[in-house]
Amino acid sequence: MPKLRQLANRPDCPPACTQCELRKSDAFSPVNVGQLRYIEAMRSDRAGYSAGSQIKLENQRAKALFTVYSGWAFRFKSLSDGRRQILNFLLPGDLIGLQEQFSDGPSHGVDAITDVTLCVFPLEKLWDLYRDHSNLAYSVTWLAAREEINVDENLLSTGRRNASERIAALLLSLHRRATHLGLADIHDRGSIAFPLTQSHIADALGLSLIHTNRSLRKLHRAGLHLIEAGRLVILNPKALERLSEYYDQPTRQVPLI
Amino acid sequence: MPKLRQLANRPDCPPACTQCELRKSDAFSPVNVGQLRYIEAMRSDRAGYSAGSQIKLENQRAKALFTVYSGWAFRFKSLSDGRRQILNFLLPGDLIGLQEQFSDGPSHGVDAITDVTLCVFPLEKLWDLYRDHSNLAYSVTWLAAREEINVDENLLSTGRRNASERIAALLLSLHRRATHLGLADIHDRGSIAFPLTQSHIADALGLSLIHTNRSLRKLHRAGLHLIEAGRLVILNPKALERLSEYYDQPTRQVPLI
DNA sequence: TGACGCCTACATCAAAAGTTATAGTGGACA
DNA sequence: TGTCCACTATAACTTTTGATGTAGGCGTCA
Repeated sequence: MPKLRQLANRPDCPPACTQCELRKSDAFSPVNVGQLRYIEAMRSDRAGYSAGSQIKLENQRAKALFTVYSGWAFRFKSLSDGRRQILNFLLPGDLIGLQEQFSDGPSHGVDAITDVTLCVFPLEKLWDLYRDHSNLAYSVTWLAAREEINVDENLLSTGRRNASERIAALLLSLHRRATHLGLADIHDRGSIAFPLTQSHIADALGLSLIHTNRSLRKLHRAGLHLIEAGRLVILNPKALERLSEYYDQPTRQVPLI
Repeated sequence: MPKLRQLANRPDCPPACTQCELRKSDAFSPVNVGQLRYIEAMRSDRAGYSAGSQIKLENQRAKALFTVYSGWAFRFKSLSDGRRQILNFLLPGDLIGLQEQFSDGPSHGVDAITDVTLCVFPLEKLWDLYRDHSNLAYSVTWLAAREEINVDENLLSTGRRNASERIAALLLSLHRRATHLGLADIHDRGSIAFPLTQSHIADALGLSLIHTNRSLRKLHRAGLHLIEAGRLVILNPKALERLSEYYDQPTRQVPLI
């Protein structure tokens, strides 16, 4: 049973939307009371998944939309012989399951990397949201577009960057996203918790595990980054940016549903 | 000057939305009169681009949304040394420029493959559409989600399929899309017009031109497909599907804005 | 009609990435 | 406290893919 029991007792259980810890971060655009109440009413449940568990099977249609409240997860597709491609990583604030609503069949799986807690929104209420709150509908499209931009970037990596460049771009991108969420430790060189294994990195970048290991160590030996005790430190952001041609853009506030 | 002159005289110039040739295809969900009128009012212009011209530069923010009315185009990202990754191909009915509305900067370029005609919608009217016509807003999200599904599939190809598998998946996918639009010639083995060069295929699949050529000929020699006189024939769909693990799903009607 | 450019075809060699095998490390757990 | 297991590290070798060079076909256009 992947779902955590006694979710309500866990410190990272999503509370009422008015108490949402995530929304307190200035990473997200403010919403008015009416919108917040609508979101709260639309949310049917909370769900917890333990690290490594499957949130959605690849061949299964999602029965709901989810917003990641805490933890890291990823979307993936795979081939029958086990080859797996991670499409993008999901961090707090990311929406899960929108594609399914509009596709002709199930298209991807979702796995938890760390323990993950989710806010659950029944699929059938999505249409109501479009009807009743156009500004929230606009936000949903925003989140969809932002996810596609992430996938686009990852496609540029797997298609045209070499192994070191791919890794540099991924590390920068994840570091930027986590920092934007306020997850960076300013007392420790801006380090972020980094729960990915080399296997995740390999599957996200279309590399073999061994080659990922080789290339990671190369960057590490060159002093560009440091992964230690489950945390990532970007030691030489300029060099990583030059190498990958991935440049941090100042990130605006984004919507949170 | 990439834009075609005297667009209104061309046979493929988008007419009034009530006369839209594209909408006559049963590939698209019907809309009611009010919606159609709203779309017509929202459309500010028509635009034509000649084959090979640039519809949107990579470092330029789009000033409008476009719907492809006729022709083929593609979205791409590139690196400074010229490496280019095609993100997805755009066929009639596809929406261009949605990502830009929600991103912090320009993210990708768009080039015309064939002569292309577009319907132009001013960006600032997008918000009005969300406010005034929630069903059309829903359609916009639908189109965004569908595009991401295409990019996801392409990412699986570049990340985890080998050269032959990638090509097989791409050929099947493009053939399916064109056929759904009613562009297949039932009197010629279901062939479709195929304007891509091997260079396009290479850039879409993250392969070199040479290796693309090698792999294409391999599939061709095995009798799986045929590209001749600018047309593509799928000779052995079952074998291509087995090879690529890309399976055609029956495609529902999709929205058209 | 002939020059030009774009596209395709193909051979050779080089580099990047994948495969296999082995071992060390450190946490989880009995 | 030792065993197990997931993760990381490394070497040796193979395969895939890319780079370079060369040539032929074919349509465009002056």
